[in-house]
Amino acid sequence: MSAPKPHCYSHPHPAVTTDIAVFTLREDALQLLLIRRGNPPFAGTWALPGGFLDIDEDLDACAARELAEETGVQDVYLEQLYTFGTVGRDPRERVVSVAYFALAPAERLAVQAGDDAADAAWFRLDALPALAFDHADIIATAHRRLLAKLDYSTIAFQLLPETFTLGELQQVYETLLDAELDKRNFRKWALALAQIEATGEVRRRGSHRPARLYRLTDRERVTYLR
Amino acid sequence: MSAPKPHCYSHPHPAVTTDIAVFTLREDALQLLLIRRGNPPFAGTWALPGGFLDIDEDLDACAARELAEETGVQDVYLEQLYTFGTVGRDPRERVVSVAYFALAPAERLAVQAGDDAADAAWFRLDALPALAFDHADIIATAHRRLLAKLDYSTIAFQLLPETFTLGELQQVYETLLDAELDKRNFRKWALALAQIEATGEVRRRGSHRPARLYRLTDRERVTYLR
DNA sequence: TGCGCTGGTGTACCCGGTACACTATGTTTC
DNA sequence: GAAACATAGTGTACCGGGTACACCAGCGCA
Repeated sequence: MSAPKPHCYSHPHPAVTTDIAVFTLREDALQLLLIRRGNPPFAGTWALPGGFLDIDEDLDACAARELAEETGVQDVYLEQLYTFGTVGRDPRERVVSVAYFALAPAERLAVQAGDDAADAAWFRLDALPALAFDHADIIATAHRRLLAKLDYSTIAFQLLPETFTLGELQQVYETLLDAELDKRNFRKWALALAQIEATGEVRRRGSHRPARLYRLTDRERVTYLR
Repeated sequence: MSAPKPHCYSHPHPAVTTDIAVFTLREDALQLLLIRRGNPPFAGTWALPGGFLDIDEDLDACAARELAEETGVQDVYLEQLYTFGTVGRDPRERVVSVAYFALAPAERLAVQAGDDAADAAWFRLDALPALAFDHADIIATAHRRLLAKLDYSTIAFQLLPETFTLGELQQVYETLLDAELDKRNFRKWALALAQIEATGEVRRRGSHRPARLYRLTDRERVTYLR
């Protein structure tokens, strides 16, 4: 590796990073993907995956790349969340972080630590470890956004695999809202959305009546309700 | 002024700016504050007010400062919008811009060009001039956000002075939504919000019955409905 | 065959949103 | 001072979406 040559500017530039809050549902709980930092600052502390923006890379691409490099996670629903830039949020230098949040069904997520990450693991949102930087703030903001979007978008479908049963869909909402929902009302609502259609297949699992499978009509799109 | 000394980093850093989309209501129309750029690139072209983040300055402070420096506008409702960072959006160097949007009653806005701005002026949103950089995208995003927030927040009150009549409030909504609203239904809705209270004063203006004045109960706060 | 488990279905009520028209009270004019 | 004018201010009926609520269906297994 050649010696790094310095990059100079007439006025000081902050560093720009992206950080990604990836949510999934595992073990009937909302969980978040964290990495254990391998390098200072906060070496050994859990943190959101993320890292420095390449100079010729778009923000969205940076988020996707850092997520893949550090955790092995790819092809998830990724959406810009908010930009955190408080002076002093990184002890090394001025860092402005463009935060993203991501959703994916647990099935699609083959997590493996890579790169700067000493480890990568899932944590229940209600049992997070101590976090590096201002990542607790970022996570709180991401969680708030996720809950708000439940109301007026089909974002929750991103937590399910391609085909799913109405029971599974209801479980997603119940877990996210931390509330029990009436089965009949939920099914009426879900079918009235006109966002899902029966595949014609059924899933038999366990000693009971098989469940019809559904898929999104508008594949892989988050649409806005009302 | 001493010769600028260079600031050097081991890897290239993008520049970070803020850009601010300030909306107000003037002449019964939604208007946007633009400056005419005094320097290249895009010298002479209209653009959003904004500029480079100081290295020891928070993002919100940067937005407020740049707005005041370039247009004289202060003490407005300011909210982070979205971060635009596409490669090539600025021909000089890589620039990541944290966009804000702002709202204020026309009365409070004494606009005067300053600094890098050759001129500052209001434009109707439906008659914008050609714009520098990707500022047309930023404005479209800001406008979308503003309309979306009408539904579920009291953000529109930021376009009114401290006291106002229900007729004025209705005009705000009618202008923003570009639709006529039923007076009785609107008043029922507005009063049921429990966000405003009568001051006890009236305003007499024109040859007709005077209108009761109202103010926000929760002074200067944007609250979320539902 | 009967028990356990999840899948699947309909009806009544309530409340918020909407459609809709007239009276009240001030100023101006003749 | 009477009439014209302009905006302020008010109530009721209907509709639709959201909510509460209980039973039968079909599969596996003991």
